[in-house]
Amino acid sequence: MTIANVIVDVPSQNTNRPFDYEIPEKYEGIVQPGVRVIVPFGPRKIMGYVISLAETSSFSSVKKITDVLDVIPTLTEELLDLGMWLSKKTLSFYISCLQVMLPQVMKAKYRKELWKLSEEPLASDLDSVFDGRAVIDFEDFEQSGVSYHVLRKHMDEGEVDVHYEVKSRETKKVTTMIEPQLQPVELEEKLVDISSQAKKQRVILEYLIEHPEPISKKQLLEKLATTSASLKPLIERGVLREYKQEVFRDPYGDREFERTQPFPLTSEQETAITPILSTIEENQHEVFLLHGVTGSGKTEIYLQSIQQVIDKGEEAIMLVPEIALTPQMVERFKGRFGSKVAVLHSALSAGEKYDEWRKIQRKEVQVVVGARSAIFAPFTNIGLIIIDEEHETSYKQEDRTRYHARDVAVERARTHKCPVVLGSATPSLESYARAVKGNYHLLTMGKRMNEAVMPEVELIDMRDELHEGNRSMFSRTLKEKIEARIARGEQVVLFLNRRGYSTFVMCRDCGHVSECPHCDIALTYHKRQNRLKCHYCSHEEPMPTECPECESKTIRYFGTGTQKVEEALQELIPEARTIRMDVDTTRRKGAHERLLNQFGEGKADILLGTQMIAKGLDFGNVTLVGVLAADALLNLPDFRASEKTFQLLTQVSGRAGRHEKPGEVVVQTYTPEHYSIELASQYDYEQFFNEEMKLRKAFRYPPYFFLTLFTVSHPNQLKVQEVTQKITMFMEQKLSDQAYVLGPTPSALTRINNRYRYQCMVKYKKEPEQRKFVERILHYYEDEMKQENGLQITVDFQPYQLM
DNA sequence: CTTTCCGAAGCG
DNA sequence: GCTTCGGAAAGC
Repeated sequence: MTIANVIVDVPSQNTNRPFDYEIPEKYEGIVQPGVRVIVPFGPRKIMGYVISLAETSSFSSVKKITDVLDVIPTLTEELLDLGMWLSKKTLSFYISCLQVMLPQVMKAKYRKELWKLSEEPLASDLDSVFDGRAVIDFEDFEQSGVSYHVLRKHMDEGEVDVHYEVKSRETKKVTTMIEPQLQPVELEEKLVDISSQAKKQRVILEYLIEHPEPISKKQLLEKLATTSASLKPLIERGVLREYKQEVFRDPYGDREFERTQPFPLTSEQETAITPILSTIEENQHEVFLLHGVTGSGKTEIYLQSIQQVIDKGEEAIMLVPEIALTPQMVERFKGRFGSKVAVLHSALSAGEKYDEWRKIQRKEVQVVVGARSAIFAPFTNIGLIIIDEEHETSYKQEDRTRYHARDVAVERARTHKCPVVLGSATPSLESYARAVKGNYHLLTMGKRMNEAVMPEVELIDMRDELHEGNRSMFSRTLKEKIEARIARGEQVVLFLNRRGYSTFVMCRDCGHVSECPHCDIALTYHKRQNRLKCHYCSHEEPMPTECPECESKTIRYFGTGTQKVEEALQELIPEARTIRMDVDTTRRKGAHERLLNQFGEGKADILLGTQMIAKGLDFGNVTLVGVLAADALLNLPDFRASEKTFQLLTQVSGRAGRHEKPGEVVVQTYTPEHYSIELASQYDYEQFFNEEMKLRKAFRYPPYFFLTLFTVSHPNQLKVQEVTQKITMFMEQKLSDQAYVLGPTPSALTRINNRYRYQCMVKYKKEPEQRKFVERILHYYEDEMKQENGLQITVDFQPYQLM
């Protein structure tokens, strides 16, 4: 008897271990590690992952596997191990770690139904709930008000039964195909039989004699301008055959990509790529940090390294931040590697994501380009992992399984004995510090390609503007420069850092600010619907016409949103044509691409946007970049604020003067003397690194210290304080005196959805037993956390989001 | 004595 | 996570 050890789809402490099941004879050989199965679990049926096989079980009785979902294992042995590693690293349940590696649609859906077994009407109110149907949703019963007691009686009588269904959400797209059943010569003979009235049938046959290969029904009918009515008799007479075939949704299927050839490398690129290529060749594990200024040609290095991996018959993973996964980027990869590339990002539909994933699984592609979760691509022979813009915070997952894609990349590369390339113009302090220490191999590219120089940056002190009576959000310099570009037919990119700024509503008379009744945060004004919304819960309300406090009519919205900037711009420079890019204008599928194309075609003078325009744009005609409020980020309660500001300013400046025409950057700020703004304007990463490291050391932050962040939440503020206090004291007592335990402190967002939030932060250098203590805390509060609306404690090792 | 409620145990 | 079990409290 063979036994399968199964991890069941139940994320809880008690089930965070394998359960044994017997493999029925008919599934022998098919059930192997990584295969998804359906198993009985108590009275239910649920999905599970086979993680290993065994000869025997130590349990006296085991149940049989009900069903097998895969022929090819969904998870490779490597990914099963990686899941275990992840589970230990993040203190998450093993099942959650396995699920996080797969496309959403592969998660099971469960349904509970009530089946009526007898033909006779039931002698109770339950009969009317069935209303003639044989199967109803269990929910229908629960809402009907019929008591469980009655249900029980019917079940004991054998008249009804509760049924559990496990449904897969995977949908395979199928298309109807048409194919001749006969040889072309025989088809010619059939032509004679066709009545002279059936002209369309004749056309179809003639076409298929010319093209005897299978064709999709839809295409055939479109091509010959006919309907299935004329196809039907041919199929009925056995001349043609109709069948269903699975098709892969290809999000880029209808697009042609111009194939590109490798560019000759500059000597600087040559120096950088050589060690990467040799580690690929020698199957060595090493982490490279590729520090290259914007426009130095990092992408070409990626492309040529990947080419080497493909030539060797191995596979490559390339991660890009979600926001940088622009059509331009995809185009470069598709252009070089054609159909060898799968693309995974959030703009794809669930079905498209699943199909791209299956292309990887079926070994139809050798390269995957994708956002964070693409690091789990089910390749078996990885030769290279690249993380572009490695400093981006979107590589850190901030909920449930809190992993950092960089750590996963290094772990996978270690098992596959291959290099990792971390690329950035502004590396994270963590990575650069490791490179300086020699843990990572530093590669530097300081020059832009084509002899282009970085654009000149001019800092404008907005305080001076204010003193001189300019109260608008545009400095005089910026206004003049924009006008000059428009006159010359050149283009402008305006960047507004919306984070830290939002449009809130305030009464001018009494200063009352509209706040969310469930969260301690000001409501944001949405002009389109003329409503106020909370960004942390679903609360919304109409825009008040008078102040709820003092009934004054002078209640107005304040702050700077892209919409407001657009209006102000309209007023200031009426002749400017503006395209606005923000969450509102890019929500619809493909809107992002369409707006960029319009701008690229010169249909507007100004591209105004948030974060999303900071990356990847490459338009030759852009000669001016304006940053409206450079310090917006600096005021956030986040020790990385300076780092983020420096990175963003550098990033944005890189958008100007990428080709022949020289570029210029205007940065408006209230704190031009701040080192991150000043050094960004001089493109001096090294100096910034040194300055920032001093502060990190003084305040005991990464990369000098590691962080662990506990966030406790509960509807009762006293309870939260008390629990956080206890956790703080416990950690203080258990950890060495080299660790600093801070707390309890109210979180920056003290109340979300009527739950108070407090935190405790641990700064440490080396605490090998820390995880054990954290586990003990979580175990201690296990019961209180199970209750609905009960205590919630999250632990984030190496947090990025401190709010 | 019966019904309902609730927390805890167990799921192979 | 969901179900069932069993004891305790509430209802008749």
